[in-house]
Amino acid sequence: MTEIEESIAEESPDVAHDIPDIVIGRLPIYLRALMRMVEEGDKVTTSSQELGDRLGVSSAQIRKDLSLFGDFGKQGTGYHINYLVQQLQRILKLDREWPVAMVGAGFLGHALANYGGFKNRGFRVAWIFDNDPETVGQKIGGIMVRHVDGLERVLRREKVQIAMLAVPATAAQELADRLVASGVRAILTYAPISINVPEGVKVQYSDPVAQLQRMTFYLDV
Amino acid sequence: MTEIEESIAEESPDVAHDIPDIVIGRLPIYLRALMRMVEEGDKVTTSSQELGDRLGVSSAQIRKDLSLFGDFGKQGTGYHINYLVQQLQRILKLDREWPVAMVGAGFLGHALANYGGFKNRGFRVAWIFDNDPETVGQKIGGIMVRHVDGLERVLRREKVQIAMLAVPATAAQELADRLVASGVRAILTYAPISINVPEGVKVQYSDPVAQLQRMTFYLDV
DNA sequence: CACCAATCGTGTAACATTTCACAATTGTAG
DNA sequence: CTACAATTGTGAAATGTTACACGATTGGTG
Ligand SMILES: NC(=O)c1ccc[n+]([C@@H]2O[C@H](COP(=O)([O-])OP(=O)(O)OC[C@H]3O[C@@H](n4cnc5c(N)ncnc54)[C@H](O)[C@@H]3O)[C@@H](O)[C@H]2O)c1
Ligand SMILES: NC(=O)c1ccc[n+]([C@@H]2O[C@H](COP(=O)([O-])OP(=O)(O)OC[C@H]3O[C@@H](n4cnc5c(N)ncnc54)[C@H](O)[C@@H]3O)[C@@H](O)[C@H]2O)c1
Repeated sequence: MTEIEESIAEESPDVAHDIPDIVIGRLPIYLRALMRMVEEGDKVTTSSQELGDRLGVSSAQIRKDLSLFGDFGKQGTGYHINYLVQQLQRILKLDREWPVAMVGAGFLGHALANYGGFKNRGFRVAWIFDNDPETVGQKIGGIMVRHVDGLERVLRREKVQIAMLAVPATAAQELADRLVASGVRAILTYAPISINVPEGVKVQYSDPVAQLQRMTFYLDV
Repeated sequence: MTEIEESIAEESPDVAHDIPDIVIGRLPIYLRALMRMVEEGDKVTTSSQELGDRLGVSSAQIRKDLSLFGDFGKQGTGYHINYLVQQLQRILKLDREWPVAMVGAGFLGHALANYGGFKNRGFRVAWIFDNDPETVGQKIGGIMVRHVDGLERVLRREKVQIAMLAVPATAAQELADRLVASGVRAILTYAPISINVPEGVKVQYSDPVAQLQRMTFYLDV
């Protein structure tokens, strides 16, 4: 009975946090497709079947995933698109705008800082840091590039929780450490190297070469 | 007995293709870490334990993954780094240089075309296509941007199997169709939209926003 | 040359995820 | 008001993945 108590013990106010991470990873994909449906504007509801066909996943998977968070659909009708978008945004905590810090203002940093795709999807690049004297002081996408020396001070003051890392591989671990020490809890890194972070900090990787390498296995000759 | 014959029927000359895709996805990560060890140059061998510690995966997982392809290690000693790099490159068909076509020469296309990280990891951006008259004819990273009208002709002639797609979401599906029709079998796309391709064509997605959205779930407040 | 620490490869058990399949519900058309 | 087609949510079965744990082998040390 002690065991039962323990297993009940830790859960968030909203929904239990024993949701498989693999499910969480699919929700943004569902959300992306649903928002596109909203844009298309040609219908009010959709079904797990229709959504699954678009995304290449089974309708059962979509229903099961969503059912972990609540009963969002209606038998015979399906899901109300706007309502489901809202619910997914709430679940993923996207019903607000997260300020993001960008470290590294090279080629990639420039492209990302100018990228219009963050808006309306829950994020805003709010600070950019670099250590190159030539780059510091410039404006990119309307944001002044600050010297990386001030990183800790700014991030701690502003309580920044999310950062993107676009520095050379050699600098990535050190900067990840500094980000974590400054309170960052989620890092999206583009450096082609695995970084180590303490428990409780999330890391996502974006390495186009690794992604290509994952596909060549299946090619002939 | 017919069933047994059938199950034996399809396998590649080298290694059976019933390797889980999730394993294939980890091999580039192993390879990346091993190549870094080569660069560091401070040792000749490594162990599944050491590699696992670096990457945050269990040593057993690494051993099991590798054992699907052969016996590459030696008890008591571990794995010879250079040899394992070679074997992974062979398995992933990276013991050659794959020419890659890039479609879309905007902000992101520029960053990617100038990116030095493809070299030595098995790829070379060899063609760039765009439909903007201002952009066509320019050189990016030493490569002339061609008009997208010539895409089919060039890709078919050169037997290009891999492409990167960096065009607006609205154009992505149409261009994916054209790539597939031109013989491309592997697509890395940056457009924030799911694309549909026929059986046998691999797609990898890179959507930084989706990656960030996958992490906010775990943040507080 | 005997011992030992290090380490692999792997069968099996444990755990995780997906698929199946169906009762229940809904809205619509006759 | 009834019949029916569409569709959900979900328990159970099937499938897939990871972790455990150990025999076997290696190279080094005394
Ligand atoms: N360019 C691409 O298309 C691309 C694609 C995928 C991954 N990447 C990776 O992303 C990272 C950045 O790529 P890039 O092409 O923008 O490189 P880049 O050299 O153009 O930019 C790197 C930037 O980081 C800055 N920097 C270096 N050390 C720093 C430090 N200690 N503190 C703060 N800033 C520092 C540099 O001043 C520079 O502005 C690299 O790891 C690269 O491998 C790049
Ligand atoms: N910029 C970023 O950091 C970033 C990051 C992630 C994803 N993305 C995505 O990558 C894609 C490209 O982003 P971008 O910032 O480079 O946009 P961009 O507008 O700068 O570039 C798009 C390019 O595609 C070309 N194009 C448009 N239609 C075309 C067609 N039919 N045929 C050939 N070329 C065509 C345009 O001429 C332009 O050069 C977008 O889908 C964007 O959402 C961009």
